[in-house]
Amino acid sequence: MTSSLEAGIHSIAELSRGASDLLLHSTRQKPLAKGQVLLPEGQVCKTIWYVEKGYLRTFYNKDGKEINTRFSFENEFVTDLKSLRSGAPSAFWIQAGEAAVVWEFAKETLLDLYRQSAEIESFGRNLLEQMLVVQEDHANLFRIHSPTERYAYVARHFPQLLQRVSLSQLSSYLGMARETVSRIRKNR
Amino acid sequence: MTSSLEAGIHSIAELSRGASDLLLHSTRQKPLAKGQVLLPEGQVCKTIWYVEKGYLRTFYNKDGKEINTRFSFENEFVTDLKSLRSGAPSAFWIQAGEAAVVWEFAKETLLDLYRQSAEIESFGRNLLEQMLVVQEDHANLFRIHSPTERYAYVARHFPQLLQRVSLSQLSSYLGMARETVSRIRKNR
DNA sequence: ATCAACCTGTGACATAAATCACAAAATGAA
DNA sequence: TTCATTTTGTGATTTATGTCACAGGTTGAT
Repeated sequence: MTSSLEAGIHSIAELSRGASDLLLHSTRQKPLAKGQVLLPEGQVCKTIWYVEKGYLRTFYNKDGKEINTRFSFENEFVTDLKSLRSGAPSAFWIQAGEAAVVWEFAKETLLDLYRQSAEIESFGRNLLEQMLVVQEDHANLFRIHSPTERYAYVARHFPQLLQRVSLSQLSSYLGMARETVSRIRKNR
Repeated sequence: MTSSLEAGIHSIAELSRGASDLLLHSTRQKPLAKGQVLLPEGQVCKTIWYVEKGYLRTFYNKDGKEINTRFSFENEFVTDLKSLRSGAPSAFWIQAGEAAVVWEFAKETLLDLYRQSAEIESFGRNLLEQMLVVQEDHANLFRIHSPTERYAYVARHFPQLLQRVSLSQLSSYLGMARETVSRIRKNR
């Protein structure tokens, strides 16, 4: 029972045995083939996923091109918070970038648990705060740095991203042309 | 008692009279002179502010230049969430951009209230979610749009920003040179 | 093993925005 | 009102990055 998920939950908030069990029993594991879609654009997001293995790719379509906004690797939680919260159709796709295993948390189930357990509501709050910080960092990545600096930043702070994600996919994530990434990579 | 603050709180979450009063009594009003600093870089952020009048400017120092990351106008909540949450020194300054009136919520007081009232914890969660969405939108502004497009986006969605914030301050917010903003402005 | 489909590297060229320099306009203090 | 200070506008020039075009490489299916 010392699962990756349990560790992931405890990295967000300290929970009592009881609260922890409530959460663990509200979720189920789901294996994913590479390319399998968890959330298509236009669908209302009703789930939070925890990545146990592989990675998920979040992207949207701009003029027919896929723009990646996030890669979620092992032990990360991911959702489309805006859609989840507002009930509006999602502007994003979420898809497995590799063969993957995720745990699914249904929004409605979580809301029920919040009502049952203050501890779990506190967990929910911590999870959101953490997502906020991740997002803030990523916003600043674009605000602060030029394309070349962004590559260096990611190489320094998220090296596995460069190893597991293809150059083309990376380029839209970094907000620059494929060719520019290729040239930056050459000069190192 | 139908204060701006009360309306601001209710725009985040529906609260019972009791919970609402608890929150309202945990805060105090603070008038600010133009330029007055609420949070200096390096200090741990322990407060969430609600802007009743005027606006607050959030910025950091990059190589001696001030880079604005946010302008918070009437009826908005603002803090440095990363510092608030982690207790790490803030990388940002928060300062009054005009003569202003704010309401201060001390972190410790809020945490006490969370323990006392599930409703207020729920309010806290909603507030964070809303901050997350605002941040996500702003991240996308940089990811999706070129400098020229960013100006157009802000003109369309946050017109008061162009009216109340000086061109120089705006330029760092939009991530472009002062001269570029001036030229864009000419061509409209 | 072969072949098609996709991914990556690289040159030539175009272009938006940055930088530099300075003039004009606006603001604010005495 | 006047003068100093700050902000904004604008031309000339430079530079980073994008776009286009195409040649190798890689990968995966049959």
